[in-house]
Amino acid sequence: MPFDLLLNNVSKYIHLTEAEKEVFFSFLQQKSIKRKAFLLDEGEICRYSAFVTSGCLRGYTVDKNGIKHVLSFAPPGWWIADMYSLISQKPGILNIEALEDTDIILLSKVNQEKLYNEVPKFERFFRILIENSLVANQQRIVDNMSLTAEERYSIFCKRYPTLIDHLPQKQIASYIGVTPEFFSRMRTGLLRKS
Amino acid sequence: MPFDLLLNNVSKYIHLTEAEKEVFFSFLQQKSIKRKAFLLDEGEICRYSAFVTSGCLRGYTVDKNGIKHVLSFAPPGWWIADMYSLISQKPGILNIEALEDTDIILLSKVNQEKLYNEVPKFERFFRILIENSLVANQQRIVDNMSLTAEERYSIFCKRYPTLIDHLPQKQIASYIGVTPEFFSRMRTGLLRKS
DNA sequence: GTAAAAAGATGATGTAGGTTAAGAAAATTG
DNA sequence: CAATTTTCTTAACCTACATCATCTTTTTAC
Repeated sequence: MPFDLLLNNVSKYIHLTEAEKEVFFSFLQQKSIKRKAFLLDEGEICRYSAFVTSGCLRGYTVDKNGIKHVLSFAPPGWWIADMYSLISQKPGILNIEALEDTDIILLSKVNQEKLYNEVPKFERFFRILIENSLVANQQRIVDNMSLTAEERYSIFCKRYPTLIDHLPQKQIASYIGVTPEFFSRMRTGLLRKS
Repeated sequence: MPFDLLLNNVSKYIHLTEAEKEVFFSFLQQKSIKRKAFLLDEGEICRYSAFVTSGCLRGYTVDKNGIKHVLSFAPPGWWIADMYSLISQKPGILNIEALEDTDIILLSKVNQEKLYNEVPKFERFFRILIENSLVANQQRIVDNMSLTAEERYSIFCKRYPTLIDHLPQKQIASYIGVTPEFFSRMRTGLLRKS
């Protein structure tokens, strides 16, 4: 069943009847994205939330010097979207790109609204999802303000163990907020210590 | 009416009947906090969301060197809580302190859950509130990664004009993530330019 | 209204992490 | 599997911002 992983995810927070599951499924669509292809480009209006079932996406912004900053990774079991654009339906700043061939399930903004009306439980589900995301983001702000790059890396390793041996170093460097060069130096420093 | 400002805030996103308003009000309590007093100390479990009606609160964490980092300000019309602790009901890391004598309206976690059940519309209200908060936090992460302190200050001035002439400089410095000394120098630099 | 405390300014010096550049290793592509 | 592209490493030098210390100004509390 292609929606299994997603259904698991949803069932952690709300209980659905068979009928409600059917409604939910009818609002979803599947899609595959090739490595290096984009689900969303900055400047576009984000019309979908995406749930990754295999592969990995990353969301990043480009600053005025052309440097990319990774805001989030989406490995299997994670949602990704440009929340600002999705909510406001204005052009966003996020690029969402496949780091490898990736399968996703899409829920359009329009269908999400319908879902809220037809199965109000989903208000709760997405509220909880966003609450968790907010907590993670607040923690990241605190970490960026109060920890060294080395400490942030160590936290990243603990928090996303599956991503570590999966991602190129420069992606992780970008996520924790340092240059690839510094990240490399930092890592050889860490190895020397242990 | 002491709940006017809050009702305005709620009415932006959902429409309430008189009966629903009554239910809502019955779940709320008012409180005053003296300048320098704490609504929440780190290590405590956060049992309330607070809505500020007058005065100003700040939420901050303390790092291992004893340095305080301001995560958020809550002027009138804003909500504040330790979201991590509120959700998980585990000890949190946030200190919430009154920067001046402040009046707030409290909604307890318990009453919030009751409210969701008795007036499900509030699921939507808080979902939207948290969505907006998430977007602001994501933007802050991006800003911290890609902008200089000066640029972040300039954005802060535009985004929170009422706070600027209201707050001690060191609070703003802490929010944008620099030392008070550097902030002071930066500001005299900016004045010289204009 | 005055003593004490907090906030702000400024100078000298220190450092985490950035920049530039260039070569080596690894991964992709056809 | 060879050519190309991407990633990683290392080194020299640079800069935004931190730290420490001292002084002035403003705010707070009694």
